[in-house]
Amino acid sequence: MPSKQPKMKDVAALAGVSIKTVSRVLNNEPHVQHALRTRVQEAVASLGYVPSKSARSLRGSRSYSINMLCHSDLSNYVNAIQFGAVIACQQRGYQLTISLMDTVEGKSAAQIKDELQALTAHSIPDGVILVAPFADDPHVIQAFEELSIHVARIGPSLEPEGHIHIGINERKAAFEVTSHLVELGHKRIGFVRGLENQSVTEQRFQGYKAALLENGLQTNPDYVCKGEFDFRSGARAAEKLLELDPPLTAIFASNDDMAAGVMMVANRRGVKVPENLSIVGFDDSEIAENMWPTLTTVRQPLQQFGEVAALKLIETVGKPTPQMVPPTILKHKMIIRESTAMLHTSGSD
Amino acid sequence: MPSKQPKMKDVAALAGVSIKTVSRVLNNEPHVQHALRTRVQEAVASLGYVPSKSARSLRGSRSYSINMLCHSDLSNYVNAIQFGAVIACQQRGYQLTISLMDTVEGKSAAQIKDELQALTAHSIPDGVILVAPFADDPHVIQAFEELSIHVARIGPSLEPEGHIHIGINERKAAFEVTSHLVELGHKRIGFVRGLENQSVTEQRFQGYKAALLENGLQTNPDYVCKGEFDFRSGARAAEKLLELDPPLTAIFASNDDMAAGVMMVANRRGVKVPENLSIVGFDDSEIAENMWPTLTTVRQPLQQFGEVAALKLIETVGKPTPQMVPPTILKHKMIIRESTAMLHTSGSD
DNA sequence: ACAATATTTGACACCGTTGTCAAAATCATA
DNA sequence: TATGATTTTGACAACGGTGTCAAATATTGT
Repeated sequence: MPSKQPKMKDVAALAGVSIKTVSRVLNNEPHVQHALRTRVQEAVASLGYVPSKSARSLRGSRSYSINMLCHSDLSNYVNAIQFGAVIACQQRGYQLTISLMDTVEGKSAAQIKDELQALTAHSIPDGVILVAPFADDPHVIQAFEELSIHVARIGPSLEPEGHIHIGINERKAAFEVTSHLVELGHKRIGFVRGLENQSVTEQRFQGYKAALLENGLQTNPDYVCKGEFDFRSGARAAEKLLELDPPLTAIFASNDDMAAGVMMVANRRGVKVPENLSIVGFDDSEIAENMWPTLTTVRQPLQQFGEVAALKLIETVGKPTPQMVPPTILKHKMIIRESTAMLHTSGSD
Repeated sequence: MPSKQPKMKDVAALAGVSIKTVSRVLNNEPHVQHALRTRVQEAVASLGYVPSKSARSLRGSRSYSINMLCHSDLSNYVNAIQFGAVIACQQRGYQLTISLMDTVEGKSAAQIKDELQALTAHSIPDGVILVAPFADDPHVIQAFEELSIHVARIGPSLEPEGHIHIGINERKAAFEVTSHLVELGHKRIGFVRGLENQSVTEQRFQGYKAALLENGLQTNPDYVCKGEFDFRSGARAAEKLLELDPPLTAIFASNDDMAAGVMMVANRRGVKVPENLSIVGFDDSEIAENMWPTLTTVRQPLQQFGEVAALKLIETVGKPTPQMVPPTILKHKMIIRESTAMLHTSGSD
């Protein structure tokens, strides 16, 4: 016979106080004597009482839920962020909900707003986590602003903006990993770009260019290929890049999935990695260790992105429209594995 | 100036009916004249009214949310199911929430129940979707039963059970893919098992054994390796299996990730796939196409699993404790790609 | 045409919390 | 000690819907 879910009433009765006092204790409100507070907390614990989210959000101004807006492309990038977000939410008594939206391409600002409103109307979240490809979409951000729903954007930016945003210094990370290749003696270094609607694409490219420039190397447009952040486009890019003559000695693919594509093509063509070709990726997703040779890459603290995003949103609940706020820049880390090696100084290169 | 969220009151006023009538229309209750029903629906549409989840679930008996219980191991298996679940939920005006629980190993039934109760107490979902590794855990299932929360289990079973469950005929699928290898002339076929706490592991193994038996082949214990459903364990298994003499000509890894590990080791050892070794996986996850050669495998309708699970749960809301119900068996499909080929009849094998 | 019945509709209480506000208790000051 | 200021506490309404039940209306049978 399972005992019924206790209500606030029951806690109040047990502690010998009014319902409202229990509410005060639960919400960490001031104006409660220390002794009473303790008594209430004991009662709560002994009954295993948990307040009802529905009642709270109906009456109060918060919903105790954070929403993560996802695109239909599943990826372990998003997956890892979501994981961090759930953890943070769970710790704070929040719920993480998932919503899906098709790509925004070709939709008007009004249309986007309507869609997002419909998605959130029945249960307005206390905040929304935006990841690629929405994190860079001004319409989406603006829509939530108009709906006065707080937003945490996961994506690159070093400037203060009107909402929470979290990322790493993409440009610097790309700079470092490119420099690593240069230090290994590489001079003809290819680059595979990502999706053009995501600002990381340009940022990583800037880092690549800057590192070359710094070392007195030219950026050769022939060395740069488009890509779409997936395995296939990485493979396609490699097909082109490995045709070049004189041959490239290294390729920087701007994420791991594409790097895996490059690696596959290299293997298939008999180009030895890392002896004849060094490859680096970006993200340090699971796949980086699950290929052979294992992939040198840049680790992004994806899970932490999700955690911080959720936490900051929860902290901001009830606060007025967010002012200009500096981005939270987390630490990245270059992970050197087997796919990069010192260039064979074969001849006069 | 954004117009306020309309309330039921507003709809009622516009349609010239009572609040209760609006409620009736919204919940598809009987006893509303057709004319009125239409008028209300028009009013709802014109105001863009969406009922509040909090209010509904506070007063009513459903929460309009489905929870998916996940383990901390991210995988695209779970990811794909989640995707399907979100779609189904979104269509029906439901929310999908995500919860995380550590592994249940070594926890008592009571402890598990407490944890799950704490997880769901503040917002009791109308149903929970259980995937590996919880889908096969009797304690978890029992806990939800005691909490009278409906459960949809995604995992293999051909027998009626006391809750919704969805899967493919794992044994048959494994049988088919093994038979495919046999038809290609293979006789020495290795097998890599999965995690032992998931019942698919045994089911797939049974299918493998049955196919061998059917074709008059012996199951050789030396050909069978343990595995953990991840790349690394697949690689480890391959290291052992490829040592055998006479050498195996085919390996069936019981999921794609492990197959990828096998493939990597084969590549590294210079064993040509499929010329000298055929490899098959299971799942048809993204990685199956992202390796070289591409992987022959069995496609599971993962997204559909999620969709069906969510839908069935939503349909069952309010119904009494679920009776014995037959499993929903969805269609699998063998996907033949490049990693399998006719055995070279080199000599007298 | 009228009673008996079935159908449609609405008034109102209620779900479990939080916000408002006034009462009670405590403290500081004269 | 009386008075005012301050802190602590609780009574009560309210959030936005749904469930109950009785009233109003339509339908049927005689």
